[in-house]
Amino acid sequence: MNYSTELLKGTLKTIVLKLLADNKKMYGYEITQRVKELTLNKIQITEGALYPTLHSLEADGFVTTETEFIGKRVRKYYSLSPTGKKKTKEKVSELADFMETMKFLLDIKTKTT
Amino acid sequence: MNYSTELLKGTLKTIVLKLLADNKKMYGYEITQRVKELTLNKIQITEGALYPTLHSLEADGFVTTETEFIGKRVRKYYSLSPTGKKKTKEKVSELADFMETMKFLLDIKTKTT
DNA sequence: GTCAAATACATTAGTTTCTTATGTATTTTT
DNA sequence: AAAAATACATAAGAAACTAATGTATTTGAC
Repeated sequence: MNYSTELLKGTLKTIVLKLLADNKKMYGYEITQRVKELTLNKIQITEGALYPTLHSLEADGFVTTETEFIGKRVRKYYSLSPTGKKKTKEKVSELADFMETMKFLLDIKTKTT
Repeated sequence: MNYSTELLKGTLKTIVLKLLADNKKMYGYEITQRVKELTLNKIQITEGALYPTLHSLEADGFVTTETEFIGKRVRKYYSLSPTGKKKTKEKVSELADFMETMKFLLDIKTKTT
């Protein structure tokens, strides 16, 4: 199964920020794989979506980067800046609130965790 | 407060379908007002978003319309077709599943209802 | 009674945020 | 040795909005 892709729109940035908040530093390819395994293949982040997102987060000052070489291959690690940490909290709580609102609106009973 | 608008993307069609499922028939303006009051002004559906959505649902055969005159003013009612009812179930359960996945991914503890 | 706000439809230009495709190169697995 | 996986990146095009604009009627406040 795979969600109709419109659903993911608007949530990608939040997902990435949250992962970085939990993992200190991650590189792009790692993020795609992590999301894939965490969601049991339900959410597949494409590279065409991820890299521009990471670049935009960097341009906005929410993440900093450090490049590492694994053999001859480059690996670009991303970490949250202080502003990024603040932004993450905002985005995550906004999304949580939005999901509550949607749940109410759609009268969806979610499993209690 | 108001959600950053990207969040709404992809959920509008589902919201509209679900409202129609619960209310048998509604007209456009009514939908915008209902969503506004149900969500305490958090979700504001713009007319520029709603009308094209309704037209597209009609073009896809998910809703049928009947026009009514209130004085001289026209009012266009939308109702779910049988296909539309089926589609609604699909979209609502897809969104519910997506929200579960997101909740897990973001480790968001939602209030138990 | 008149004027603003609300009701009710609609379209269009522009923006954002994706997908799909393509490209390059290295490393690991079969 | 070849295929698959790892790892970056960009670019064209599509989808789904927003914001702006337009038209017209009805209601409510003063």
